[in-house]
Amino acid sequence: MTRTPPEPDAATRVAVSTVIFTLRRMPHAERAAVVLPLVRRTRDPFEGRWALPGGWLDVTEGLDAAASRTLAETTGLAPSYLEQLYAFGDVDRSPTRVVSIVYWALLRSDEVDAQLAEHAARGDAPENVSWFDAASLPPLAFDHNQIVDYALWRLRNKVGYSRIAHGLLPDAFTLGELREVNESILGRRLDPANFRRQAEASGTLIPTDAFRTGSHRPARLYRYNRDVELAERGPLLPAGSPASPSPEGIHA
Amino acid sequence: MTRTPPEPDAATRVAVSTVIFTLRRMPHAERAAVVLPLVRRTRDPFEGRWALPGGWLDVTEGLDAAASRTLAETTGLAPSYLEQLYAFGDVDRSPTRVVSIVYWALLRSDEVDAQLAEHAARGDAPENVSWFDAASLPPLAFDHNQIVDYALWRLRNKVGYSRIAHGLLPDAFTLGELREVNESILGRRLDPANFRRQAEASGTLIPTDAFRTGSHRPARLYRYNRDVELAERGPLLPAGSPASPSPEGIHA
DNA sequence: CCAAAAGTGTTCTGGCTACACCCATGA
DNA sequence: TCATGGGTGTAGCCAGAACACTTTTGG
Repeated sequence: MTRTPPEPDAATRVAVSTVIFTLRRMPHAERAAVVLPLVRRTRDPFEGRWALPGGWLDVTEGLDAAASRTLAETTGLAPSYLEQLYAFGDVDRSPTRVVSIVYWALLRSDEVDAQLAEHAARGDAPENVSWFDAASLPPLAFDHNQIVDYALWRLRNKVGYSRIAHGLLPDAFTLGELREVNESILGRRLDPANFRRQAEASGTLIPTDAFRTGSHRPARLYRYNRDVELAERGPLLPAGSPASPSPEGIHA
Repeated sequence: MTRTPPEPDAATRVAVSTVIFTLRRMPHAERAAVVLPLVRRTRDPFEGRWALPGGWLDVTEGLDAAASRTLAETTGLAPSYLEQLYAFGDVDRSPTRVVSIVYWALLRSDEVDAQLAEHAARGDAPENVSWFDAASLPPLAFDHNQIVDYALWRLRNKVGYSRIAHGLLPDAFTLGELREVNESILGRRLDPANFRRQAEASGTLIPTDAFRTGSHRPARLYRYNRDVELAERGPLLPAGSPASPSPEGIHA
């Protein structure tokens, strides 16, 4: 820290953006698609192009809070899982100098409709927002295509060693539903028998006494054990610290 | 992006800091210790305390470049591996609002002495810098203790699935030396026989015709295969893209 | 010759895969 | 009854752990 602080007019601004994924069941499609909301830009750099939801960092809020706030302001959505992805700060990634702290998030499929319906009922439905299949995006503003690709890579990675998939499911779910989420993210079929054993052995699932009926043989409903995932988190945060969440994501 | 840009005087400043590890052989110690350089603060917030090397982000440089530059300016060191760690931006982590983009880095043990000797010869030896055992740090400035803990966690994690250890070794090394690096980072003994097979099977090592003699039976020297690690990287970066390095670290 | 690290071989085990098979339900 | 997904059993394979053993040097 030997340098003097930058001049006030040496404008490096800090933005916060969020790549928020959910699953959408497409009719006639084998698997659900990973989709994300984008916002159409109405201003000069890249006007008319689609961009990640986000906004400027406020001086009075932390980074996590900024991600949640800007996401809500632009899309009306509140994520069920939120984790910092990466800080992008190349000089030429924007006409003006902008450092973007990017988050990635998950939203339970049932919550998407619920939250949007609530906004529609209140008359403050978000504008200029549209949902896109993550696998086939148009050219986005700034470096947002690369950012989405990186977020997708992280999501697929994390599915392998973490029980992140529950961020896309309602509280109670069947093992078949959980498997379908994993299949959608990974893009390939998983053996139902082996998936079941793995999931049960992970210790993160609590079987309930309820069953999902309607189709064929009723399937037992499971709940997610919120205590277990602490082990997956990074360092410290002594199990009850009220301080800022450690780097590794927060659950809503 | 519905909000207006922040006022120029709404001073959220962007700093860049680096946790740079190397190994130090302690006499009479079983394993080498993980050590890192810290800088004694000479200014108001936390004056006199030790802090991570870093500085303010310049408007004309990218984040990676800023990490390298501020690290060189404060400690005179140039890392052999550099990767972004996390962006810290809690409102109360500093008296004034500072968002810190933190990097973590590795430096080959042989390079440490070489680089410091070069600075000493030129008479621009860094001041107020001291090396600390990462396992027993004093209370540092700001939230730097937590940051170091998180960096250590990432380092230990990455050793498991990546061949990151070569960032702490000279170009040519024996499997015994490579194993000792892993043992120092993980803090436990590894079976020499199994470690050898794993390392050989990884495909990342190129055996040379040279041997390290002097102690007992001569040990074959290996070289690191720089082509392989690309697979470990994140997304895209089509194998020859000159653009900014993808999130996942750069090798010097 | 001895100590010690380099390097090889072998066994055991746990986890994962593949796949056969039974169970319970709606239609 | 049949089709379908839920759920169980099991054999094969492979990676890692443990450890016995041989090899090659310096002293």
